[in-house]
Amino acid sequence: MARSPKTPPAPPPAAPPAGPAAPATGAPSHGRRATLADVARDAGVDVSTVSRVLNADASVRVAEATRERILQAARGLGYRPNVLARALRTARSRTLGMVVPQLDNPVFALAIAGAEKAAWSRGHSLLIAHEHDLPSGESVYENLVNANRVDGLIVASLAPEDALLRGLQGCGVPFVLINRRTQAPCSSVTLDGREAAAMAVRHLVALGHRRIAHLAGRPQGFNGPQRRMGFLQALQEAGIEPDPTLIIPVDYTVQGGATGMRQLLQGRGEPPSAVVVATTVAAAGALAVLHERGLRVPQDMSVVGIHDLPLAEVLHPPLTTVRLPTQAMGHEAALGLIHTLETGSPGPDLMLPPMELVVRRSTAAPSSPLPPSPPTPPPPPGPGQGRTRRRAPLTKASSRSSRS
Amino acid sequence: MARSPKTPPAPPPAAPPAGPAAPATGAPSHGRRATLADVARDAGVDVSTVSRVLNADASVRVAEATRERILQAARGLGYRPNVLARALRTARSRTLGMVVPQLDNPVFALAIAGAEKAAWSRGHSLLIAHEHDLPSGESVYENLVNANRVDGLIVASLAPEDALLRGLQGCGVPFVLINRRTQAPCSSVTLDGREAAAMAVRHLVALGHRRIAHLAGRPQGFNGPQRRMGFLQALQEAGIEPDPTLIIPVDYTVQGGATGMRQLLQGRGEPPSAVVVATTVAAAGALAVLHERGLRVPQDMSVVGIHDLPLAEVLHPPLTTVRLPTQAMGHEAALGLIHTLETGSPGPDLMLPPMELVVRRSTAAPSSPLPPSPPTPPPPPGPGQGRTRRRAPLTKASSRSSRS
DNA sequence: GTCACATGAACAAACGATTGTTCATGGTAG
DNA sequence: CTACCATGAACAATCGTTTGTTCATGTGAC
Repeated sequence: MARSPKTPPAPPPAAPPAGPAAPATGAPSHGRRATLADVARDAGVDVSTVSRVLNADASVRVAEATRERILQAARGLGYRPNVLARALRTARSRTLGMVVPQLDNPVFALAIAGAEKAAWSRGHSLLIAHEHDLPSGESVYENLVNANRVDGLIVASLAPEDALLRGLQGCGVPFVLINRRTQAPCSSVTLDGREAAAMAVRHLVALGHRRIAHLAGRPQGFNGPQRRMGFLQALQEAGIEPDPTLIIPVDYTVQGGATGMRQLLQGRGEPPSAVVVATTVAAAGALAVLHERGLRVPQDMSVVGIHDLPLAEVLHPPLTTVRLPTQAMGHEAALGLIHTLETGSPGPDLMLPPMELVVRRSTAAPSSPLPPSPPTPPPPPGPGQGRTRRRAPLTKASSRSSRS
Repeated sequence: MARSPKTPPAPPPAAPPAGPAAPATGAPSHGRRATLADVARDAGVDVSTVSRVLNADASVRVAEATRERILQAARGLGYRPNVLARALRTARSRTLGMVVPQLDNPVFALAIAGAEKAAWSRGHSLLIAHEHDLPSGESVYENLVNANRVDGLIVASLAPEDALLRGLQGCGVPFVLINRRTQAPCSSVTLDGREAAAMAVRHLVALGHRRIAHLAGRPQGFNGPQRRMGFLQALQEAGIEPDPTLIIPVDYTVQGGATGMRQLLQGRGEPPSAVVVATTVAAAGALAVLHERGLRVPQDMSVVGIHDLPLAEVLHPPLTTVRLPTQAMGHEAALGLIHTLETGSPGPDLMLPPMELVVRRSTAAPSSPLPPSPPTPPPPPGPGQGRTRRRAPLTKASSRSSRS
């Protein structure tokens, strides 16, 4: 089958658009980028045909020879579609917006890393913004969406639920909340803090602890109450009566953890032999106070943190933690959102279980009243205590690079 | 002055495009977003006029009444320009691409935060990607640029210089390197690690230390040698003969710091009384080894880290550090890049000085051989030792939130 | 020898903006 | 009274795609 009779593929006019001829490397690094029209000219066909061939449009019939010519021309010119033009035409940018309250928080950094990976793997990009008010008075969400930049949103926000949902729904694009669930039904991907706290307690109970305290999160948030529930539930499973004076709400900060621990230590009554701290960062503050007071960890008090951040292993002593799939949270949110965009199906509603209990050096059997670990009312065999693994200090695998 | 005689602003045809009439709130959250054409129709003028008015195009004359009508119509419709269309037409996306080797590294997280802020403040967005190879075999840079997504790049990369520069130059857009300088002249924004290391040494010398070690960065990188130079220079200023066996190259990781410290401790000869560690993360590893060996900090060894990360204050003891303007690095890179894009002027070439020495609890006068701090050869008064400030442990201001 | 039809590819209209150019108008100068 | 000009706004092309429609061609059936 010969070439199209219409426009025999004349030698490209003079020289490729601008500058010296494209280097033989294939990608013409110079001058204008090649467009569909360039490919069409080189292949001697219409742009529409090129478009259909390159997009493997099934609904079109094209002669094998023509297809070949087009593919070759595209390769030769190093053609890359202009996503802007495509997005304009199709009204889909293949870009996800991700909004977080703080960029330098390791939890969100990990979630971003996960989402970024998922997005790229599905041919999408991720536009990142941190939650702040714009001079115009509109929210970051609205700005992202109104400017036609993003097809959907992944949102981590600390804003009050009603305002947040109203704002997001007003945007008119699908969205997935992460790290938080709402009263109203709404797509979300969260971490199972209930189970995480329960795993921490079960670990301590297995070591023989009976007086276990909890530095809990904000009562008005999502994760705080969740973890508190798990704490109480595991205590109950073990037949231990919870002591309300041992549950102290703290901020998720170093300072918060420190304040909480001070409060705990000055409480009257028998001091706890172990404590479950709602976050690793707060646990760092708690540890600092314990050192200040000359108390030894784990001999005088065992400490477990929730969220296994790199921080955990450089604390003194290295902190036993429950590892949560933070990166997977971002990953799942992005995959789910893309799925929604492609199929119109409702967004994901996931609560990811803890990955494992990472035993380091901050937990041990209580030293004083109880014998090492003989059958106090043995914890019900039921849910078990999840996967557990003991870590050598400073192993290669667990260290985290931080070039600078 | 009456309205244009041509098309008297007839009542909008039937109803605004789709759905129930736009709610009185101003922003029609329903149906199609308003376009220039919608505004033009409502105002009874041509789209080109609307465009010029809304963009405050100086080269055009428009009657005051018309301008008013247009602005009102735009407000009434909640018009927001479609950035995709604008980018396509103007060939400028007002978007910066930022590429980092790791998203979950606090140094890069801070740089991103700074760049994000700067970009938004100048009406640009930031598209973030981490450095990884695409299935197509092209680099992330090329992908970002070729798809016409970004006008310029901010790049933090560990790749070899020649390949990196070749790749970037091939992209054909302006770029700024951060956290690294190159042999070849090239726009960059870096941190002055030389001065930072020198400040650390001066602090130790002022405390009376004479045998000072250095856990240095990779000899083949940029920051490692830089900091090593500063270390040697400050030693020389103080009239101290450097001991090569006290300079040990380490990885910028917890593990690296630990290994380096072990090596340092098993060295023959008089042990150092203080050490300057090239990064805070490596310092964390070094501290852990000191604990392991039963050495006390700062009594047996003073430790200073470079880069003041949140991590520094939760270490045991809280780590004295030199604070570097990491966030400013991202900020300056973005501002500089935007300036380049707008004016065509060459990109920034900045080396940002350290902000301050943050004295915490990991440094003190040497306990054994020397008297507390009386005039050993006093450090030359010259450059001084920079701003210095002593931190109370766990102050509110210095704690870092980590909600989760 | 037509007619219908499948095939392969061109035509053309969007998408929503920007921007160079043209055109009608009314006032003023000659 | 005509010519000219400044003014104010419309016209129209364009950016690079996608996608619905139309068109030319050659083949097979009748």
